[in-house]
Amino acid sequence: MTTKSKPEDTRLKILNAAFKELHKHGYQGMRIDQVLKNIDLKKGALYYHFSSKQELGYAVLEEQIQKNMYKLWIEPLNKFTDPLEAIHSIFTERDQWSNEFFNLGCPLNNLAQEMSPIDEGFRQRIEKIFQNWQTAISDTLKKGQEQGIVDNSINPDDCACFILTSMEGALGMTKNHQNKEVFYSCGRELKRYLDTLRSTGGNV
Amino acid sequence: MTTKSKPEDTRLKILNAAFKELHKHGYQGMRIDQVLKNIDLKKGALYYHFSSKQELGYAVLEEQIQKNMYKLWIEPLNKFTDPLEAIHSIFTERDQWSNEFFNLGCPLNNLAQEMSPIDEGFRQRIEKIFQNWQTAISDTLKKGQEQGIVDNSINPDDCACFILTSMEGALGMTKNHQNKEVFYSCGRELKRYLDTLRSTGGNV
DNA sequence: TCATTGACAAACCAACTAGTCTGTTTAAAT
DNA sequence: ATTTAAACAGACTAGTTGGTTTGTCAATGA
Repeated sequence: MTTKSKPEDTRLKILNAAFKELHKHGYQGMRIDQVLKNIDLKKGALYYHFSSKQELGYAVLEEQIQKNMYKLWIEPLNKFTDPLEAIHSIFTERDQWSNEFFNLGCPLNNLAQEMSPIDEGFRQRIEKIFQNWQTAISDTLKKGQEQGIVDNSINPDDCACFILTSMEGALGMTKNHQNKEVFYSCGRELKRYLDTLRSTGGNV
Repeated sequence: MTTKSKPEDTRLKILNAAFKELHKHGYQGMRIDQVLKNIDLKKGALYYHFSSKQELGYAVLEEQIQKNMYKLWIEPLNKFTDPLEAIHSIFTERDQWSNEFFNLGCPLNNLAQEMSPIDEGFRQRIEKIFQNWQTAISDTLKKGQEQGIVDNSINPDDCACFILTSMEGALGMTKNHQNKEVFYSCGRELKRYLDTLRSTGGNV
């Protein structure tokens, strides 16, 4: 009766539904049955596309979360001429973010905190994504150094690591307090830090 | 045959064992059976002292994690005359920390990230502890303002929030990378931020 | 000395959970 | 038109999970 959809559609539907459940309940708390219930599919469909819950989890991480990451955190870095302003804009231009991001936290970091100690496969995949992110920030800072905007004495990698962890920490606290203002407050204080990276005098 | 231990001993044994499992696997991943197996007790013992897994979780939070918090994060703040040095010492004097803290992360933040969106009881209890911590840092900064060490123009509450989130973020990234150096690196960068809080000229 | 009770052990249970197995339907190929 | 295989549905299962019930034994008080 109902026409069958293309396999790629079904696979994507499952990934999207799994992402939502995983975002809210974590990987261990995510229930296969609940995911399927939300999109009105049965076990047969899921286990035709994925061999196990773990493989589904890895797929959500690599095909949903990672993609999301690039769009929300990395691409915006190139929209500004001033690299420090670009980094700070992450905190100021977040009106288009969904409330779920504040209430449920960063999907990548959630998974990192939950799975890093108990699943090496998750941990390594997440570590790579974090490192890509850190590199993107670091490159932005290096570009700033070449432009004479960022001080040459600072270590871009260390700074990028700190900026990244501060953002994740801020999102985590926002989730616990269920209050966006926590995030914006942290953004204002991060600005103070970013200003210390600014080149003071003449550049080499 | 075997002499019965005092009730308080048993209760504490359960709390300690539950804390360990919760620290590694999270609340949802913590298995009652495994906790009891580790200390060679049976269901009857646990459900005599606690009415449910949730109540056990709340007890671990309030009697183990909270206590740990004060000892590791709040008490050290009073051991220094310079408040900014006191805050930074959290990062520098961590040799006595167990490796579990780096590998498994901050128990309080772990629980916050996992349970905040799905259990209001956990969320509120955790929020209070975080607020106490933030207040302790804020008070340290205020004391620094009175001493003329910390600039009067800064907002102690905002700064405390940022410091707290940065620490938690740093610990989270350390856990994912399984490398202490990440934490120390973030500590060095936080120092740059802390220096911006230092009073520049004469104090009022 | 004996009844009572605190502090558990042992066995049990219903609900759940990831995963499997066997169809069945639809679209494409021949 | 018939075969074939992709793309599922539906029913089932073994193992797990938090929680319960009943029994037991030592300490305690009368």
